[in-house]
Amino acid sequence: MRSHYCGELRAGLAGQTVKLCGWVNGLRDHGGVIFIDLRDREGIAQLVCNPEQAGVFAVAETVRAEYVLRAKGMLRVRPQGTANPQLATGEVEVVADELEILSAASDLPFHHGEGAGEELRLKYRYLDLRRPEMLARLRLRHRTLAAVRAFLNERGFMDVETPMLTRATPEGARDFLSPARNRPGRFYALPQSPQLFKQLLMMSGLDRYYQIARCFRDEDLRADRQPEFTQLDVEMSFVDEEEVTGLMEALAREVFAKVLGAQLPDPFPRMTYAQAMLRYASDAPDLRNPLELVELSEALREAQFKVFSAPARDPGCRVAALRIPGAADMSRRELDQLTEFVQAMGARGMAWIKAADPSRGRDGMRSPILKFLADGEISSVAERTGVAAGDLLLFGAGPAAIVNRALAALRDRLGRERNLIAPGWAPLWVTDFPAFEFDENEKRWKALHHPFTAPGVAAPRELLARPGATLSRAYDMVLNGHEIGGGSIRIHQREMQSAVFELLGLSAAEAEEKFGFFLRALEFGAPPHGGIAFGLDRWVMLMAEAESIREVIAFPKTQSGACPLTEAPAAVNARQLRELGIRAI
RNA sequence: GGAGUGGUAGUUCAGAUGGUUAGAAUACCGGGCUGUCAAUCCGGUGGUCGCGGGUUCGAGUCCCGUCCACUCCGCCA
Repeated sequence: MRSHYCGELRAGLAGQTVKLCGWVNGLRDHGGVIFIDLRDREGIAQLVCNPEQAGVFAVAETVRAEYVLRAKGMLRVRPQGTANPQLATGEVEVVADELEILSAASDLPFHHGEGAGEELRLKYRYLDLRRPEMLARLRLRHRTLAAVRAFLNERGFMDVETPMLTRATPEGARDFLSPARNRPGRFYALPQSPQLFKQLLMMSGLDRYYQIARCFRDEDLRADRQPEFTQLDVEMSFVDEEEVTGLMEALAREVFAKVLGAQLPDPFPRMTYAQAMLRYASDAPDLRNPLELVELSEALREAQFKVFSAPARDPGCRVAALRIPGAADMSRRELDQLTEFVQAMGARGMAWIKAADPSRGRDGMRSPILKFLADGEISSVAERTGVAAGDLLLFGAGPAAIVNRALAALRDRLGRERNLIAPGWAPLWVTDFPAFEFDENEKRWKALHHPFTAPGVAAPRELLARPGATLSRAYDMVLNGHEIGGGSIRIHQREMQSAVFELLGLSAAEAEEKFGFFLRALEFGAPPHGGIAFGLDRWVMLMAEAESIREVIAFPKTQSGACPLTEAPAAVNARQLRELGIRAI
């Protein structure tokens, strides 16, 4: 049916008879000659339809945008002066001697280049994906996955599939459930990740496993979060942190080099969780952004100003500042907008100081809060922040979680708005996470990573004695401010695993009921092992420089979890429910 | 669950302060045109202003509610 892709035609092929198939990208009807731009996966070719070929011309006159055509004709170099340098095939054209409409197209809901809204694009995703920009994104994704597979295959990793119908887990995100027809009242859960299965594969002696696995979490969506997403899941036996992170950053370097021709640093910088929170108020800092926080709790402990001194003395709180170079000319209106911005994130307010000439101390600055601060405190703040003439200082004071949230958001926003973000790639490892966090609402300990992460202590007794002080053997890979992967060395001893369950508030009976199969597996010879899981959608989104992961997923869901194309989720009929033994309430 | 932004021809958008017949571009339809590639020229069709209620002599515009989309917070072991 076809001899070439449209996009392959070049002057070197001139003189050949070619057969093309594709979609009508556009057409120009001059009355006496009709040009048709025919598009396929590889590009666009120009068909020339002359009235001398009466049959061809008659068909061409009826053709409309996005019709599917088959054409045959002689490929020739275009007449002098009519080449189109903007087209890869612009030096040549096909003089059609056969033209057939394989499929007509109705008027389109939107046209290429019109910049349709996202909801419409999703409803007619097959039209959206015809656009070269979208096709290029899918191709980038394919090449990334191919490069990942090649790297891991070469290094002895085995691709193993794990179940999509499995059991719900008590910890973690909300599960998607699927009723079990054969066991009325029971449910499968779709996997949040293949975590337990890949650990079981290590106990099976697989040694090195990977899988490009679909995962499901029923939580609210974000620009970089979908209810179903794709993980690159990796697990290795007889390894420590250095071996896993070393190999995985080599993987990232190879993929970026192969797919983008980009060079990532060797080795990646490393930062502890404590450092990341102190300097960037985030466990996934964007190191392209030069702004850094300055901790001021120590400097302001004795201040008369209670807004600062009270949190400065409270261990669960912090006082910190962000120095914005050259921003002292920011208007009152802009500062008010920033204040509203942090208030939306729970902050009480946002103190600021504009520095005209810091060398003159109090007299060289402007701020509503200066009158509450002693000269020594002002100079201490100036010294610690390194504030210079023309700079603006923004303060956060209060519960650490809120201050961190607000200052991290300010840092991101101002970095972007003031064009401070350096171009390029800034990967890093964040390590030494706390293993557990006390949840004040539920009054219980929660695993920061997951309950199978090995704590950095040798004995269960040490863990139970000081859970809040225990670090985990976890590591996150961060790229340009996004967590793109996270993993850990796992627990491979039953006693430690039981101790973690106990700490998390699972009784021995509950642990047996929910995880008995896994605890048993730990009793029959479990190798030390560890691994990592990457969010491939995020990875590709960053590589594609796209604004959301929806742009690199063929058929994504909207923020409410709906698919505008299929209109899923949809109602089911009463019979289906009856068979499954369930009823909608 | 919360905060914000948006919803007006098929599409992308404009419609200060409430005022008569809601506009533009593009698409679409008809016609002209033999070298275009955002073809071009002439003419034409096209609107429950997201939905429901309210205020008003009068609502695309103001108020209340609601739905949808997007961004963010919570949530995401």
